[in-house]
Amino acid sequence: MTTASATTRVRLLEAAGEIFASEGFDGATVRSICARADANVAAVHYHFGDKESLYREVVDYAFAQLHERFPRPALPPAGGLEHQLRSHVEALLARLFKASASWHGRLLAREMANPGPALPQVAERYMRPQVEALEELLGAVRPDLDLPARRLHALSLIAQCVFFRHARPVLDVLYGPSAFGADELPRLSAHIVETFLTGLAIAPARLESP
Amino acid sequence: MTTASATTRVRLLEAAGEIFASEGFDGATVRSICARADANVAAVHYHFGDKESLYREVVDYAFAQLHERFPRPALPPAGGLEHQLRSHVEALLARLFKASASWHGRLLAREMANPGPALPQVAERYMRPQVEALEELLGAVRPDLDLPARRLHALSLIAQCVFFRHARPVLDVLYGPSAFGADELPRLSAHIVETFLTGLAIAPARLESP
Amino acid sequence: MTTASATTRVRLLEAAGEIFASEGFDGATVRSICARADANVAAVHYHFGDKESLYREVVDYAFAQLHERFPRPALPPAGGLEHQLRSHVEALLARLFKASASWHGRLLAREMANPGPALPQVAERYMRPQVEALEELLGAVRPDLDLPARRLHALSLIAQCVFFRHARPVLDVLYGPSAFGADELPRLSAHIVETFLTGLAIAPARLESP
Amino acid sequence: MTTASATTRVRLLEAAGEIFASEGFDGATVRSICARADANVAAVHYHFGDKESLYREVVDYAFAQLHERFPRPALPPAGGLEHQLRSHVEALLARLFKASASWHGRLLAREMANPGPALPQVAERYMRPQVEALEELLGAVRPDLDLPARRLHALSLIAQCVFFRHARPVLDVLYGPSAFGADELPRLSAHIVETFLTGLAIAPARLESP
DNA sequence: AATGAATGAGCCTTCATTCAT
DNA sequence: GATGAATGAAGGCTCATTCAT
Repeated sequence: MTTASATTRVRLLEAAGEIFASEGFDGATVRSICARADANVAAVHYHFGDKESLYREVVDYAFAQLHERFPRPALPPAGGLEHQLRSHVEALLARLFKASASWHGRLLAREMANPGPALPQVAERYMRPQVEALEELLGAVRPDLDLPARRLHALSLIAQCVFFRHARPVLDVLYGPSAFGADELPRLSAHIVETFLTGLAIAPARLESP
Repeated sequence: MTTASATTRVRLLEAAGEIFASEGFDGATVRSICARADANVAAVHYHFGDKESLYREVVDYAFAQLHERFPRPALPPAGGLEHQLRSHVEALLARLFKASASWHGRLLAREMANPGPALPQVAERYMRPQVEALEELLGAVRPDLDLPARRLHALSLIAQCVFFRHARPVLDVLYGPSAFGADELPRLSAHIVETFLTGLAIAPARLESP
Repeated sequence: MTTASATTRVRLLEAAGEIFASEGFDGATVRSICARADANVAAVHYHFGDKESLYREVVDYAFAQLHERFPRPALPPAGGLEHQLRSHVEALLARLFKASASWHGRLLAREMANPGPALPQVAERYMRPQVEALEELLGAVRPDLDLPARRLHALSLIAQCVFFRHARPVLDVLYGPSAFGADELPRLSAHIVETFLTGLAIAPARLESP
Repeated sequence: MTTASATTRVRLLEAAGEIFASEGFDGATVRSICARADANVAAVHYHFGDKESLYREVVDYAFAQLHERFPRPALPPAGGLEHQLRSHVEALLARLFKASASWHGRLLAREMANPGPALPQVAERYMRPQVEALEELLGAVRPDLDLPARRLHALSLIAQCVFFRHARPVLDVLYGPSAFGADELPRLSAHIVETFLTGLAIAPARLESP
């Protein structure tokens, strides 16, 4: 694989990523991808075999890029478990919103919402690490909870983060684009974390929106 | 409108509903819809104008069917606000799971996850009533919360219910199809409600999975 | 044939006339004709059999209406043959332009330019009377010319009148819409008649555009 | 552009030319064109984009072929202006008849009679040069005429040539196919030229058909 | 390693027509 | 006498794919 071919390959992956992310698998056309990559129509067949293989490779590529660009923050060991949990949740939400600024995040979000050929990859490489990291943290905070209970809590937490990100089209229609946009991220983050910790009986109940 | 014509129209709506739900708007073809409805290709144009109009009418039809088959349960006025809230959440989750057994629910879920031509309909007729009902209930339970806070709580609640339903493809991959299936619904329901109420400082914290 | 059916028939003929005249045979659709006539889609089949039969009947109808609305002017016997010829030519040109204000004239013009199923009718009922009337007049003016020569002259005359009417789209592109429009009709008329008469050695040559 | 591809493109142009000429723009189908060109249905889209672009390119192609096959005759400078005018007219008429033996001429004629997407091309590239050449010649023969007068005479002349060619379907119906066919071309030519010159007061009036 | 040309299947839509009432 | 529903054929166009170079 010479440098020249690798370059074309990467250009195709980048172009396909952006188009798949914005148009979906069906909506994207091989021609538009090749045009954006400044490559021949036959280049996709040549480098990837067919459209679906290209898609799978794009998803792989998206992971690599995503982990490189948005590395999971190294939690400071200090600060206590509660603080670590809080940081983790905030980081999760922040990543979810920021990542969608690039096509990498948008593509994975689309794949998760609309199961396609790359679903297993997304589940294993995107979801499972998230859940397991939270499970572990919860285990340290509340050692009395067994694994199924911890898993439920972890998923509930992810559920809220994911929802406020994925349901934005609907929320925009209902409450306008600025109600739950990226600017409101701190407020969302605080709401989710506080309620969660209270629900776990970690943090004391307190009146919100003081 | 004779009985025969009404039948063809309804056959088309039913067929289109199932195919749109499983294939999506782009994936569905007018031909396959007509074939399933045992009607001519031109029938869609005759009855609905074009594919997109058909889609919008199918969404409308899905609402009508859904409300008819899964009417919102009349809450018993007795039992206290906390009990009402609990019932409401359980009903929401139950409806979400049961409705998705038919294409009606799957279609709305797909439209919500992947915004299409009928997004405004779904937002206004499906989401908003849910949120407002919960907002109202929360207002009775916790009158100290202002509207934005109540709205956040309502959305968080919906988020979890929606997530356990919509993310099932991913969860199936990760934990097997029986882990968070319909059989586990009571467990899910209890988890969500209890944590929620605790988080709201309504119910006392208690150890789960005893 | 009751009054009611006759009315529908006539409404169909009028509607079809206008649409055929502006859209052509292929461009016109049975549906649009029936819509304009405020009749059912099947009405064409019911009253005329099929689209082509309707077209032929519309052409017939156009003749009847045209002769009724634009009767050939009764030439004053007085004034001398030259004057009669001059009047005849002016009337021919005027009719050609004025008739095209209604769909009747436009339809016949279209049929003549673009031979269709009704060509024989147009030839026999529209063209032949024109030619023969001119042949007769020329025979009176120039008895020395035999029939083939008179026919050529008659056709040359008609040629010019027809051209300035039918080639208007092209002339509009070349010289603007006002150069050879209806307002310029007197100038056109004078030009054609004078040159023609001079060419026949009837009128003396003279300098134009004095 | 390999030889093979050029061949397919040209085969499409030729096939489209013949079918457009005989069926018109609406009447022609992409499928029939491709079938005649022995090419795939998608070939039209690949080479020309869509049906209308193909049509425009066919018109361009028709001009090129027409100028190549029927070049405007180089007039002998000798012989006097009257002779030049006479030659020019004869050549115009001859070209009009001969060109229409192939589809190239028929296509342009159809576009002129029935304005379509290529009308501006036809007007500018086909009509205007004809008119201007005649205007120039007339200016030399009759310097006393101003431009509007010369233009009218030029158009009258063209009108007759065009008429005897375009109205042939009607003339065939009225007087049989041999009356004004290609064999009668010399007679037509003589008639038009003589009458025209007499009408311009250039040639002396004389008795025709002696 | 890479490409421009060409393909065949399929899509949505439109139309004139016919059927049952 | 007249209609709304339904039909089958076809049309233009798009797409992922493959072939020959």
